Amino acid sequence: MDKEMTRKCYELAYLIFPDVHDTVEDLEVKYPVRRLKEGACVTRFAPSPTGFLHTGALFTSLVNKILAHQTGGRFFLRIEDTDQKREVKGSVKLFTEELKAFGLEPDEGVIAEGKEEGFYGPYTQSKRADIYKICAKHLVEKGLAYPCFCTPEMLAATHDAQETNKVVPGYYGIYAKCRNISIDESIKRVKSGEKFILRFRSNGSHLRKTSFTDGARGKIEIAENDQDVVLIKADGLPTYHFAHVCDDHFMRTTHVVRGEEWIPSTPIHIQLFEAMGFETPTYIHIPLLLVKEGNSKRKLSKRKDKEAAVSYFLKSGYPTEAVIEYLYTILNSDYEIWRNKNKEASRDEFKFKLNKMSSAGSLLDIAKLNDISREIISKMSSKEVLDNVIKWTKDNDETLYNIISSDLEYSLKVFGLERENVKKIRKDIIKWEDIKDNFFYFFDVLFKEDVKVNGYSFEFNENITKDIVKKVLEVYYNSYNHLHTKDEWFANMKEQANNLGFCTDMKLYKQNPDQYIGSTADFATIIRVAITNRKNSPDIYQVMQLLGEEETKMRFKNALAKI
RNA sequence: GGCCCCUUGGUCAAGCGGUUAAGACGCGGCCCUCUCAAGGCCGAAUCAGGAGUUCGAUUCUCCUAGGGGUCACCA
Repeated sequence: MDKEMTRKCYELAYLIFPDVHDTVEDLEVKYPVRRLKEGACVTRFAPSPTGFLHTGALFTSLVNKILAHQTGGRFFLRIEDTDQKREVKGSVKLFTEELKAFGLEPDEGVIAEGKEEGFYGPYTQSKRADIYKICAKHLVEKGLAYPCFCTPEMLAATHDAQETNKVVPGYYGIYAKCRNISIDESIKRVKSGEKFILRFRSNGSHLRKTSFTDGARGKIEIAENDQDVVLIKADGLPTYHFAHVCDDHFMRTTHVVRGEEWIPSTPIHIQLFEAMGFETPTYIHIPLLLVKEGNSKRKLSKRKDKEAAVSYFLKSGYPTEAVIEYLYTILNSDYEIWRNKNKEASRDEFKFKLNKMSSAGSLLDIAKLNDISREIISKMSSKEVLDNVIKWTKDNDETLYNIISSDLEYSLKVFGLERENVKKIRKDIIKWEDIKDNFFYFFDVLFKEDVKVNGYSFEFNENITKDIVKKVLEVYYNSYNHLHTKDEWFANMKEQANNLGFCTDMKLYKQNPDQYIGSTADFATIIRVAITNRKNSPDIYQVMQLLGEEETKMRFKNALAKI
């Protein structure tokens, strides 16, 4: 650019931004490079406040946080609210609370609704208009940005024409009408008050290739950007592309971890960084979380998949620990191997490696999550289970909460069943949502309700008729002694079973099932149904001991009355 | 459609020029057992296809196919 041209660019920049006096250099001083140890990564999670936290976003946050923390860096949260039309109130509160629930709270940035921490703020884009203006002005001065007077209608018409003519759509080259307006005319039109937006003057060509080294995938070669993308919209706020460049530079982000859907726009970002004279951060594009649909996979969809929202896992009562553990298994391909060798170790001891990150999208495998969750809950103490149940029911099932919290001592015993000091710990709770179905019969109110709604499930094979059921219950009830030890109890049950013609030797029974009414197992099941109204339950002796003599006997009586 | 990314069992995946191609979830069977949940043992199941390079390709290269993503004054 010659001197005259430079002067005119400055004039245009001044016209567009008459109130902007600070310069990019001032910002460099205000937001200095962070003093961190060599190799420390500064990362961020930058969601748009559109109402709910996506499970994929949780995954992204996880990678960001691990990367920062394993290198002694910083992880911050920035809210990208430059699209005011899409903004949903309450999002920030939800995001920060949900991130916290999963242990992914940021070190810096937006830490709660209306609350920010850190020296590189504001961390909410709508509050950073001044910064974007300074940067935009800088580009206008250098002739790298220009006002575009095209209306949305004109752009749409161009777009349609391009599609019918089968040329690459967009605002570039000869289609970029305002790019070629002389600077004198631009100045004149701006002066006259004509409406405009600000566009980038790209020097790229889609015929040329550019490349960048992705932190996880290695070299990615892609056509240069030749689109004169919008920098500042009609509402005065920047587009994502421009905000990303300004923010991540002045927040001193070193590593941008984002979903792979961003790969195609990376050339724009690189060009913008270069135009601004900023150092480009390292980009790390992580795989998408997919879901199976028919025979193919697709991106988790907010509308179709309940698992797409992080809140689903919280509402179902998955321990957040389990969700994170699951995410680790798809995050780093050798995590499971490490975990199997280090069963008790903290996840923080696992050495996360970018190059061990899978590049292919992963199917969200609920069965696997369930298994992990079940395992984690099985390792909890009775007290931990009770605390979790109390916490979850309080938020999600008030009736259950009231029942369980009315006698905490008893509830503690209920959740401690086959849990502590036993050889084999029960593994039948996957998520807190399950506890009502699994434990209802320990609570009289719930048990009665179940019987009332569903009736007793005294249906067996044709050998075991209603009369036999009745007989079994009568005989057993008369012989029942609550003071029996487990062995005595079992001996008695076998004796009663034998007296009524049930086979007490499973091997014998299996050889000739027709010679008996049933087996001890069948006998026990009848008792089990009377006590729990379920054909399956934990050790029935322990259940009866927990219920107490009075309640146990009452249940036999009630069952007998209802057959 | 252009461009980009991806491709080992149903799923997550180990592998990084020579392996009987790990492991986990899920599934099936057997054992244990008062039922279930577990637990133990066993089993079925994978290198998308085709060319090359090589003595030898799951591994390297290219092509094809399939899947996904992206092409806004949305992020």
